[in-house]
Amino acid sequence: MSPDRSEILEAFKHSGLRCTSQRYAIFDYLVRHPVHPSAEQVYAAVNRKDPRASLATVYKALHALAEAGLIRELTLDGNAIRFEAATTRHHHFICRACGRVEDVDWFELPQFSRQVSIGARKLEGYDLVLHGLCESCSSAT
Amino acid sequence: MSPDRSEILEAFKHSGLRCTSQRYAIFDYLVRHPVHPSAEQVYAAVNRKDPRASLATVYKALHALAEAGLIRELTLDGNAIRFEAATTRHHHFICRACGRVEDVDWFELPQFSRQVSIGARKLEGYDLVLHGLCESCSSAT
DNA sequence: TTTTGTGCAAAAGGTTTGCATACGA
DNA sequence: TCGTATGCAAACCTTTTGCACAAAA
Repeated sequence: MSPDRSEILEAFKHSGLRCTSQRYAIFDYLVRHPVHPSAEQVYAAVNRKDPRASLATVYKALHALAEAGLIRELTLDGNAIRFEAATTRHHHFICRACGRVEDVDWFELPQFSRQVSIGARKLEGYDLVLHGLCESCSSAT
Repeated sequence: MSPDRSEILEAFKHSGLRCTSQRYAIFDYLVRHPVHPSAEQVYAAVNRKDPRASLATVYKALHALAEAGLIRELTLDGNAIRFEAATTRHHHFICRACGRVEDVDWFELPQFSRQVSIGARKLEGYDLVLHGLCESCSSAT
């Protein structure tokens, strides 16, 4: 499931990204923890062990990784941007009570074959965000 | 198309919202300008004529209107929250080059009848955000 | 008159930036 | 060694908050 060290190094090299210990730690954390953390949460997690990374470095590294396509940025609510390793595609569900983000199995939106629905624009992708109550918040009524 | 003054007043009353001149001006602006403005843009627009509203009031009014269901908040990117009058449902397209937001005709996501795709969660709604290049950015290559 | 909204200014997040230093290739 | 990443601190931008005053019902 999770890539091992050499696979991660390969991914960095393939992206033309210089592999620093901070970037490695940040990417490794995201790969092993699919919890859609904010930058602040990545910062806290990485600093629980070495190598440490300053908050500014975390932001810069996250941008570099996103630009290289190794991770994705998620803007699911008005709060902080969240991040996830760029694994298989999926949709996202966000709980309005606890804020938890969960992955939802991927499915295509069939209407996208009809270009008519998007006119002369050039469509590159889409994000589907589901809202509601997660299982535990739903039963905790 | 756009509601007239008495309809707006009716909407406020129906929502149990006290109708102040600032809130009226803000809502009226959103109804007549479907450009998905940020709070700052609403502030600038409202202050081009009377009655004026401070930025803090704009934020408070926008929240009140959103809570009442008269407007919707859109979190389409990592920048500012955008707002729109709660008219007919539609999806949103955001141009990665110029940031312009456009409405896309509504269509249902058929998979939602299968509860299996969202498990035991309680689904309340969803937002679909399309990414790409708008018509003018697309042709300006 | 009572209740709620407004405006101001200050503060609180989240994120970015500039620059000297440290590190990877 | 050379070029790029890091760390720090300060700045920036968006949004929220507290409180005295003003306006709506």
